[in-house]
Amino acid sequence: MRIATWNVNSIRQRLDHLTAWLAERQPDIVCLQEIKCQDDAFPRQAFEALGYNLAVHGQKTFNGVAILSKLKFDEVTPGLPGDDGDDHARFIEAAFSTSSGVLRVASLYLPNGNPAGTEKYSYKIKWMNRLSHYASERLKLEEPLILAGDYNVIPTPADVHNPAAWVNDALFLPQTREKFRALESLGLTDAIRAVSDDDKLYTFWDYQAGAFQKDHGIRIDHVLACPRMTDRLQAVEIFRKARALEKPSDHVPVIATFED
DNA sequence: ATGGCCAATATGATTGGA
Repeated sequence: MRIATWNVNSIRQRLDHLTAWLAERQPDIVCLQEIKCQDDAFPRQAFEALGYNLAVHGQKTFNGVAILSKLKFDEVTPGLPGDDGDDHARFIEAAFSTSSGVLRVASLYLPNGNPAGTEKYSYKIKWMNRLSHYASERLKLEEPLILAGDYNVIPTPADVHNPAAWVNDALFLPQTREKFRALESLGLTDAIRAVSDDDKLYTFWDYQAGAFQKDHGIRIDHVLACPRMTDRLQAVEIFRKARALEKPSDHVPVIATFED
């Protein structure tokens, strides 16, 4: 079972890159973020032609998440619980029947939160608290659970090229990192850190200032796994090459492979 | 040379991203 995440920064701009990558890598489940279109504008046929089922939670202009799956969806639930007034499309959960029982996978796009000290940052922190509450409820079920997406969190100094330049950034503030550790404390494992202690495992490079060429990246796209899925984790790959394509997303895909 | 980009929108300036 291979589960991927990719912030594509517009599904319509990235359609060719995404379909070529899917055809080559054939992940079973793909969590997408920043699709930046409404549900009816999502290019469904391109993915159905590759054998994927779709669950889309879109929004005009900004945000938007989706899940592609070779497995049939048993249930699809858009929206993160905990705030009925939150109209950002940043979360979608799907449930699947597998040989090892019900598997739940969520695609999430956690708020950026910049600039710090504004309502944008308080929204981020509230969103992280809601995510923790959701995760704790799901973990109580003791069923396979994967939370994958763009967390907009740099977990440690090893996950950024120049930590000093990020100390006041919403992605790296102590409170942000503390909330991320709170998720881990619930029993979720940052999959790549279960298989590697390397630095420079970046998943995002800014479009500006030649950041990719200088490898000025950050690691903010994460696959979090429950204990049972962590036991089955075999490998995690970051597809750095995707950032070198023509008209790339500023994020690259990550695939976690789990024993069937 | 210490700044350099990108996507969506009734669109050519603004907003958001990170």
